[in-house]
Amino acid sequence: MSPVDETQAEVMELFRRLSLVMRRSAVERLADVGLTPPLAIALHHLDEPIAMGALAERLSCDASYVTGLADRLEELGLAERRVDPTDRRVKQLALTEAGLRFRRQARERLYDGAQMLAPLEPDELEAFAAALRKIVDAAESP
Amino acid sequence: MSPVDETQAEVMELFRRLSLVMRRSAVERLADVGLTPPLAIALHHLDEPIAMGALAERLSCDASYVTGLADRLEELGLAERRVDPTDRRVKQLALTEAGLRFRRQARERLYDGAQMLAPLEPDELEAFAAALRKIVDAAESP
DNA sequence: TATTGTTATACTCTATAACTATA
DNA sequence: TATAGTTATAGAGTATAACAATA
Repeated sequence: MSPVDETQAEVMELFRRLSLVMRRSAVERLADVGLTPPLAIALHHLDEPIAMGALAERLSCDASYVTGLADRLEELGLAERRVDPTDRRVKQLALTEAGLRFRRQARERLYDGAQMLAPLEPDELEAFAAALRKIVDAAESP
Repeated sequence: MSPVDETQAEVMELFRRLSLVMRRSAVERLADVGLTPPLAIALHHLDEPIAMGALAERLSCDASYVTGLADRLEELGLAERRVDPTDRRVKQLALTEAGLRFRRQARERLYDGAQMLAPLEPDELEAFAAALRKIVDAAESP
């Protein structure tokens, strides 16, 4: 077990705190429009019709969980399943008209926490984004 | 509703992805020693005996949740409640001997995800930490 | 037989509201 | 009456395993 550098440990704790406040902010703002964060995130990734399995991968969660998300989006009238004619096992999840109209609003609320990034100067924000990209790329590549 | 800057939105999404992989990494590593992330985090904040309410504040969660955490830490023999002699409503939660011994190990596993920060050069890590501090300070100050 | 999605289920995280004991 | 902690409970997030339909 390699020891944890002090700055790294501090970063982890800061990260945890920031996650908490961001999640709370999103939950609160989204509740106004009847969404939970995972639903808003799914909506956000629904640029184009996408197969359930592919969506699971984009969200990096299990396919069985996506079933539930799709159910709720359908109940809300925001998306619909369409059987793929070329492979009838596959279902494409697609935005409805209402979903399309709703998406921008949901996105603003989902990313409400982004205002917390305002204390950073533009160049600091860019450096922060670059660092995150570097970390996430390394973490997600096998 | 102020519009969300593109870089900010990207940061939010990167943040989400990083949270996911970090949590999974911690869950997996902590399972080996029979802890969940919140338990390990509580342990980590148990430097000194601390009143239940104060711990809730440090973890920024509800007091009723801390009751459950303390229950489990006691069951595991890692911490114990001590009635405060100066105010018998208050209970100080304190590490046991076993808890003290266990703490370092739990911390290494909790912060296992810190290895994901390794792609950053030392000065990049420092800048990243500085940006996080700035953001968190602003977000948590009233 | 392998793959896509679904069902059933279970566990963790977390908060709210009502309650008990003490102050 | 106000405060510290607890109980009961409920909802959100998420995964695993078994299953149905299709390939």
